[in-house]
Amino acid sequence: MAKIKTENNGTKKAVIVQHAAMLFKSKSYSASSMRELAERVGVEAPSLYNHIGSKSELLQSICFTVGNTFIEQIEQIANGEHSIVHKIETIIRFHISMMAENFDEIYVANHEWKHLKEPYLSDFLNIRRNYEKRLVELISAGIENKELQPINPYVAVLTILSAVRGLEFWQRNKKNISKEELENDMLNLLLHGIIK
Amino acid sequence: MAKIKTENNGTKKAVIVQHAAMLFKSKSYSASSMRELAERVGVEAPSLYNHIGSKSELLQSICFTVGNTFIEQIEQIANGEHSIVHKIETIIRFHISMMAENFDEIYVANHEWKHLKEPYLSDFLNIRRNYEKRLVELISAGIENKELQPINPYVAVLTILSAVRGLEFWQRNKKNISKEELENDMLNLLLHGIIK
DNA sequence: TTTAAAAACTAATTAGCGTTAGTTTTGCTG
DNA sequence: CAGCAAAACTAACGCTAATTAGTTTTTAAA
Repeated sequence: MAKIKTENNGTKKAVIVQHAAMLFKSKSYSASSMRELAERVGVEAPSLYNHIGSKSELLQSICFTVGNTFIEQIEQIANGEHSIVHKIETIIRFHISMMAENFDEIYVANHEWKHLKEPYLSDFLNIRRNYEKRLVELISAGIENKELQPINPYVAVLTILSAVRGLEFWQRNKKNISKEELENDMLNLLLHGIIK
Repeated sequence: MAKIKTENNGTKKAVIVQHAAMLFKSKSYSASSMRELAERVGVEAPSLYNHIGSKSELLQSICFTVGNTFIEQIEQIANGEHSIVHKIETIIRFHISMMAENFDEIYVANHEWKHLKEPYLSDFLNIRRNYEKRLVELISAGIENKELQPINPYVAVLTILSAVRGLEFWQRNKKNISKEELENDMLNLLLHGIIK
């Protein structure tokens, strides 16, 4: 039997991945060294290789965990029985929650995916395109049934995704504004605009 | 006398900075090597040092050129005589134009600034905070005089800046949508919302 | 055509990287 | 407590990075 488990709640590999996400976020993937990662984990660099295959495998773990989480979620929401506007609202709220609770991984998936190696790079881009496509379909359906304004649905998706991604800046100023106020104000702005 | 000028329109240093922006954008700063930059410029790596001081000086040039351009522009717009809504519209249109015409430099300034060394890192962050502060003031004034909805002005700035930054994704799909349509639809969404 | 600076080149230095090999320690199981 | 695998360690390899030193070539004005 193995004794790979660690104090908290997962395998040692999970601990390493979590530290990798924090490190990659603060220094970027290329500027992060396995030696510094090891130091943060509390071992020497070569010891990491008892648990992981390579540096780039760490990036893969992070990017695909995030990507698959969002794909699963949008499928569940899109198949629901609510109005389009309600579905979009639910998706935006989900993004904001993920940003609050899994900031490191999401930041890394958003910023460092280009350092993935093939075929993982292509796979990841496919996941992302797939997610955007589902969102475009949702918006298009909303325009067709007159729930939404007749704007280019791709522009709408681009704007919404960029706005929620921008919450990474909020993460640095958390103190000044609560998650609830942020969520409500951003939803209000995206749904109803800034003009009175 | 010197013969530093090159065929196009500037110093050889300007040519190197331009190539650096393209390289840093596609590979990230840390993963870009001076050897590859030299190859793109058409010389051997050590020859670059006849024109520039260091790799990080290239990043500084890019980031501060972009930062100062935006600061100058917002000062000019904010001091104008138009309504708040018109000023905000002008600023958003300026962002979109800059994104279309100086994509490489803006992308690098947005994504790679964290590799700046002190004191340049602090200086750059000050420029950015300053820009955001001016925008918050503008939005606050618009809320006060009832032109705008009473939402948290910081959230509004965050959302607007993130939305225009997201235009980098449009850059990859330029063919499918014109700059004019994009500009009008995004403005419409941010000003009036997505709901009919 | 001479001359001197600008800008290219080759070669080398120093430092850090991811990773592997080989060995020792740790800690659970029987 | 004996045995054994998991997981730590030290040492080192092969490579690539930014940059410097020293030298040669190019360029253009006098």
